[in-house]
Amino acid sequence: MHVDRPASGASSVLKARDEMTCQVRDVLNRVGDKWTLSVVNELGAGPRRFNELRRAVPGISQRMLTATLRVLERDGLVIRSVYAEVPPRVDYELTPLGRTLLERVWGLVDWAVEHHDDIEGARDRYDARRAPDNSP
Amino acid sequence: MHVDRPASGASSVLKARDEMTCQVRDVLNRVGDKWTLSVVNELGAGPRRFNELRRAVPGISQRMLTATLRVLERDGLVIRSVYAEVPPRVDYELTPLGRTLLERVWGLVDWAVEHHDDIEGARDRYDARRAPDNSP
DNA sequence: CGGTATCCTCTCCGATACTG
DNA sequence: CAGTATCGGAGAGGATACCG
Repeated sequence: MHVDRPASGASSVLKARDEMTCQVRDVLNRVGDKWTLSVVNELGAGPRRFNELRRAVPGISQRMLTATLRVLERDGLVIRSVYAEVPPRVDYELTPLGRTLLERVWGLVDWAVEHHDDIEGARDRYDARRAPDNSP
Repeated sequence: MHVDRPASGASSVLKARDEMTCQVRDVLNRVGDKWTLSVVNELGAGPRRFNELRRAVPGISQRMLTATLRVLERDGLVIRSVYAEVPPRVDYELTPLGRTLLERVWGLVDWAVEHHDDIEGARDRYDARRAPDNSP
């Protein structure tokens, strides 16, 4: 499915996009929060155990890894498998739905990589303009 | 430019993706914050004045609209044009760079619309499992 | 190993008031 | 009209301690 883009200001189309804004922001907030992307990205390479993820995502606290995984699981993007072994073993992996999300995220990843220098440059120019100098 | 995807666990490729994670999260945090998407989406339909945007994005405070626009301007995604008229007039519009971002974001928008029901369903099932009932 | 519970801090952001 | 300055509440998230 691909939603119509507003070539003109057709109000019905704009309204439709307004209505989905909340759904979209919902998704973007999920994906845009501090840890989700890193976790999903790591899981993109295959199933991982809890502490494996913890090590793979530097800086994440146990609390936040747990929380992030719970949300992803609740949304049907990640599956949690418990194996009754000793020591206990828990695997997390992306569901098919999670994988389709990952593809879209990679679209953004590519953009970020592609235009990172442009953004840095724009920032430098902006900052240079606002703080003209510190010279005599 | 399109970055290689890890078909196997080739560590150099994975490392490359780790290194870009901060850039990417940078972008996603920008796009995923509370207001950026709505503002960019509105600007996608054409140039807008400050208070025009304010009305078009329900719930945004003056403070946050200003802040959001400043960041977008600093990153080179939005251009701010001041016209010396009475009353003073300021226009905001997407730069070409901003428009390329919008395209990628729409990739995510489509995904959100396409799979919104799946996610809702997953949530309901998850919640039903965790709160088995409230019946006698 | 794989979590939960608690506390406590720090940042985001809304409300409000003022300016050019 | 288009902002800036300041304050205060709420929530995200880190540190720590404890459990199965």
